[in-house]
Amino acid sequence: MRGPLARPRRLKGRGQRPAVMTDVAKLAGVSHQTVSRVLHDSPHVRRGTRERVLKAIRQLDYRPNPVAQALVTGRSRSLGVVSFDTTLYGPASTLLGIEEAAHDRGYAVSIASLRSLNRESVVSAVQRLRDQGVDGVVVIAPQRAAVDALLHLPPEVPVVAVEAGPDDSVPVVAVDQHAGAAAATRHLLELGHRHIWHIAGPQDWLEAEQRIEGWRSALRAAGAAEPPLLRGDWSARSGYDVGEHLLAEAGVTAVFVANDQMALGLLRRLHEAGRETPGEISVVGFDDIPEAAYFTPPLTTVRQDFAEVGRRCLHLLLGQIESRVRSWSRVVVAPELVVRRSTTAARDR
Amino acid sequence: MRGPLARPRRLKGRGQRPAVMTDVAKLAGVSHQTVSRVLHDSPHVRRGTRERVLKAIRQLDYRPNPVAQALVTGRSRSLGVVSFDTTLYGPASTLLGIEEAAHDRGYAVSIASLRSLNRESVVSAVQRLRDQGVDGVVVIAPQRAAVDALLHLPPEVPVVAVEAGPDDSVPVVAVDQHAGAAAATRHLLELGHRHIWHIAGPQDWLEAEQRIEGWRSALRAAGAAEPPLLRGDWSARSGYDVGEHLLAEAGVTAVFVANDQMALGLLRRLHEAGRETPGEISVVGFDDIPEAAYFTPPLTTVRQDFAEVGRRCLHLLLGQIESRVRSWSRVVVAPELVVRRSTTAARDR
DNA sequence: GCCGCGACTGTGAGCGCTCACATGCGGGAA
DNA sequence: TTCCCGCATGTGAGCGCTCACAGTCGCGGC
Repeated sequence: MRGPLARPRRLKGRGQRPAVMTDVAKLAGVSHQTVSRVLHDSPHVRRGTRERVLKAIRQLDYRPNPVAQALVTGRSRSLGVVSFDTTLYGPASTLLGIEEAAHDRGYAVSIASLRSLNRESVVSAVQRLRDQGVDGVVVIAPQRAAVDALLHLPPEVPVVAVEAGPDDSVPVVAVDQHAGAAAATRHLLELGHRHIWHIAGPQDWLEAEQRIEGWRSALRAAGAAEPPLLRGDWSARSGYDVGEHLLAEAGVTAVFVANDQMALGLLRRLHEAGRETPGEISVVGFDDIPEAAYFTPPLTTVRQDFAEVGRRCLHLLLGQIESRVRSWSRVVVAPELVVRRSTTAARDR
Repeated sequence: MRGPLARPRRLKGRGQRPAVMTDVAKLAGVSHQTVSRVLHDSPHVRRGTRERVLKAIRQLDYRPNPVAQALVTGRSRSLGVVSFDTTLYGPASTLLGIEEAAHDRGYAVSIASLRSLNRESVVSAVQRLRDQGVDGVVVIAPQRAAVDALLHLPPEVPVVAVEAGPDDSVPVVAVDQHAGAAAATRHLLELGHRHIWHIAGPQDWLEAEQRIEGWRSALRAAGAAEPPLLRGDWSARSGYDVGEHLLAEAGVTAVFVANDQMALGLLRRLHEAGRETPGEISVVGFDDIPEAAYFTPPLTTVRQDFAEVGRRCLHLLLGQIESRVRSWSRVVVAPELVVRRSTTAARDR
């Protein structure tokens, strides 16, 4: 009975409103609760009953209404991702990794892109996602400015930071930049190079700083000298420009560049100057963007497993959501040195 | 009164469950309905009442529960975006454009990335988003394989295709590839070049085909001869490889390349062969990726306004959602030729 | 002085589901 | 036979909101 307040049901498609749980129950001759039990694989349903219900579900093309489920359970099974510039390879890949992992775990992913990088915009993006009803949030914002925004978040929102976060209070998943940079540097040292130069990324990027540290510590461990630090801004252009300095230096045989784009710029500059790569100068990049294998020469670089980062994020986030506590942790994903043709043994000199 | 069935409320944060509408009502001394009216800017609320309610809202930090709203209205104010490879510049930018436009209109955006491109995967991605409760879906999948999947979608789901779709039944928003390609070709013709070569993208991409058509029609309109068509696969590598063919041809002075990456590859090949750009050969790209301005030489290319595409998509989609009808239309966004230094007037020969 | 009407506010049902609990039924132990 | 217990199923409340409708109040017109 629908009572005097019954309002005409919204018509959908060809006047067929989608089936709801009670429709299925009626057709299968059971209660709505039994339908729910079948849907949730409860063991307390007789096989025959289960089959009748499943048949009715198929017959009516019934799909549980996620909104109603969310209302009653208080869980929307959706996650938010706040990201800075999804046009860049790193963030885009991480987003992809998160999305795939979330999909496998039955979670939806909502995005909120940041137009500018400051505390307020990060906080408000997270708030926006919260207001949409997400169960938790992943923040991909590897810059200092964004990091401290995370400290200003209400403590009850489950959150995970990618690549960088405050040193406590917010769980972080990151590729081990330090290890990656050290491996790249060691690779060059092992090839017999004495002076390993480094072209770093911008100062406000934590990844840039960590790669510098990795490079330094490998150098120290080998007792090698530390050439002056060079800075780029991640762009190919800046790699090209910095190459200018390098050409002016005598005896440069090996350069570790903080990302593949800058390495590309450097490669071009060297080529234009008639310096052979790797013959005269070996170059190592970082990221392993898809094009890296097609550079001339194919670039030796450090691969980051973004899919793994996504999976780890999800694991941490779901843990928080389920336990309702935000416990700090730092999960590190190992990078992998991919040796291609831009590096070779130092010539005897 | 909560009755014998009262279950302990989930505790949140510091034991404070978030305020709900009746909490606000109680504090303001009004009914929940009045609170709702204030929230929706109903005119029939006395100023004093409105202010008391607003104060209570602030005091309790009340935020309407979007899930409950969605349940009763049947609208979730969320949209889905199905995309192929968000790691590519085009799709990533379009996604960004859609997200920003959606944000401005108060909609959330959920993503579903395609791992493979075929009819089933597109259909199931759309279904997945629907099952999450989105109000409508945008499909960014500019390949033939994906396009016909759209025809197999239930007719009641509001959907918009980006770049390419069936010729009817599904609304499409696209950059005018034909016009962009024609403009690029005309630019070269106007510089006095006689033979304008074209390096196209892969056959199954509709954008590639449309750019070919634009190139052809500009050639025809000018009464210019049509050199043999060359094919790449969008990668810099393929541009480099195709450059090989071009070098073998005599009298090549102008090339229109179907995207910037391939143009980059071509530029390098030409440089390696000692052919000056633009001195001997002018090159035009397509897309205007951020790096294009930093190529050597800076690349003349065709810019696509992805933010505008996103806005148009949203407009079309919201129209469908509100009117409940899927009426076909094709919205075209004009591209813009960006002249930089990779093109110059033909030398007299 | 009464009616009517507009402005404002309240009441309760119901969206589609899950949760806690009640109930019915059959079989083995007492 | 009686009782109890556990399996299978049903019942009804309630999640937080919006919608339709039902008041209530004050004021102008007859």
